[in-house]
Amino acid sequence: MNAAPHLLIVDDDKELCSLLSKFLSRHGYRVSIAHNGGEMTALLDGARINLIILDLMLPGEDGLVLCRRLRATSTVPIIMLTAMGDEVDRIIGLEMGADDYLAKVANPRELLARVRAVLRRSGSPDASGSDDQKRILEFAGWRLDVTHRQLYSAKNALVPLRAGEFELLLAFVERPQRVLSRDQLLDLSRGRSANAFDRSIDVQVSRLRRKIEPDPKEPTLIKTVRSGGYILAANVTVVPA
Amino acid sequence: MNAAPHLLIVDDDKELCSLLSKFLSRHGYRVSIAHNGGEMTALLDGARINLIILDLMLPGEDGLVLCRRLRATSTVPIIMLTAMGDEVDRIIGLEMGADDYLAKVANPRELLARVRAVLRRSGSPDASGSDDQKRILEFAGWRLDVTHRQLYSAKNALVPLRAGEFELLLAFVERPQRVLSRDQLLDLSRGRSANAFDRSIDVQVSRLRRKIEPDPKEPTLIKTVRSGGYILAANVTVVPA
DNA sequence: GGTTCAGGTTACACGAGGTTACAAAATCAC
DNA sequence: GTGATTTTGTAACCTCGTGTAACCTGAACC
Repeated sequence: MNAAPHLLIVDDDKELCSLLSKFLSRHGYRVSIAHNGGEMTALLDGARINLIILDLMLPGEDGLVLCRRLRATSTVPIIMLTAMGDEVDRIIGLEMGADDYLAKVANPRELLARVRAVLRRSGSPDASGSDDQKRILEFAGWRLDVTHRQLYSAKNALVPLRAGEFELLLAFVERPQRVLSRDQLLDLSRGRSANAFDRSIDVQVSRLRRKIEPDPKEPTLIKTVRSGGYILAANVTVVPA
Repeated sequence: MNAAPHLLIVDDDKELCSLLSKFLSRHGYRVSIAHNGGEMTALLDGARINLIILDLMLPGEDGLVLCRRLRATSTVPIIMLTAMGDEVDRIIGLEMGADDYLAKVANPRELLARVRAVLRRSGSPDASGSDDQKRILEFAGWRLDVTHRQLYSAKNALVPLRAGEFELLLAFVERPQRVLSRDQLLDLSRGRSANAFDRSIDVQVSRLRRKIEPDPKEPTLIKTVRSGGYILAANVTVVPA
């Protein structure tokens, strides 16, 4: 059972990479290294990365560009590294979607603290690692098999879900009893942000309700919070396979 | 509508508080101020706070202590302020559960960026989720199932509540036997503040009374406090699931 | 007793959300 | 690749929850 979070360091300074890698490994993390945007993309493609430590200054593509591109398709937490004191970049970095920001010369212990902090608050409570093998989430009699992306009713019947419906339901089930805005749901299920007058989440919720609500006219699971978003009104329990 | 996030600044330096408050208000946030731990607790109790900006150095109880105590019961995002360069405290602060950390002398624009970043990441504006355990609240024979957002009468009949009615009732039930001003109720149930001559809470109370009062003409549960607000005149007990 | 002011209640309008149909995009078969 | 099929987003229409305004009631104060 490999539950250690998987970090990805993106920096062209090989010495720094190896230093950080050793330090973080020693504290129980799995660490991969990329020296440029291409390597980063390849690694992200092939592994489930829990957090990215991204250098602002990179040969070829800039870290800011990479950060924005990442945010377009993913919600992986990002900590940015940069030369000390560059305040403008710092602000831009945070606004571009980085989760934290750190001066490069900082104490590695501080990096460790930030990694822990960001992982802890990065969505799912399982900050200690994402064993998304053998994960089945149960709520209101329904069972959502995350590994096989399948939904079973209380009577054990397989209810076919579209990819989009599955992602949306997963977003709810991983954050039960929390009001989720359309924007958040869009980000969580599609990895994109809403344009003005975006109603796609409403339509998807409607489609999902038709499949899982006993009476779609009177929703009991996915409730509407007017001018707020939606909320999953159910307890979710994790069933190890 | 006014759904601006509600920030709470905790700092004993009154001048700094007023400065930050003005700055943040100008950028569209609602801001409350506490000068010590006691005031902080009181404000958290009476309003729905979306983010706390917490000074590390406070008279009486230390910011770190407050931070840890907060984290024990709540997931409100916290940004810590402290004197520059105190690296050890910084690490401790992050490990104690703060979401970000900022030197006090920093540019207000940077604080703004961090506030935005943390709010965006912090998920729902429903930061009031302090209670993970008390999922069913009982009062005067009524049972309010917080998880499923449903209300049951003494005879176990399901009484349908609108989203707004549920939020309002929840605000009362979580603060029984306390006078709550219209402004507080608006903040707690809608997350917004009142404009002049706002009567929407009165109307909502009227609607709620019609559903839960034996005789809406002679309210016994939600009583009016003239020129004060309303008060839930009932004992509330927590029923563990 | 009259005046004033706070709160209760009702009617109504507005806008958020539900839903359907269809177009665009993605996927699949060949 | 092309065309068929499935899936998802957009636009339109309708429904209904909620806030506003208006009017009414009753308490407080003179």
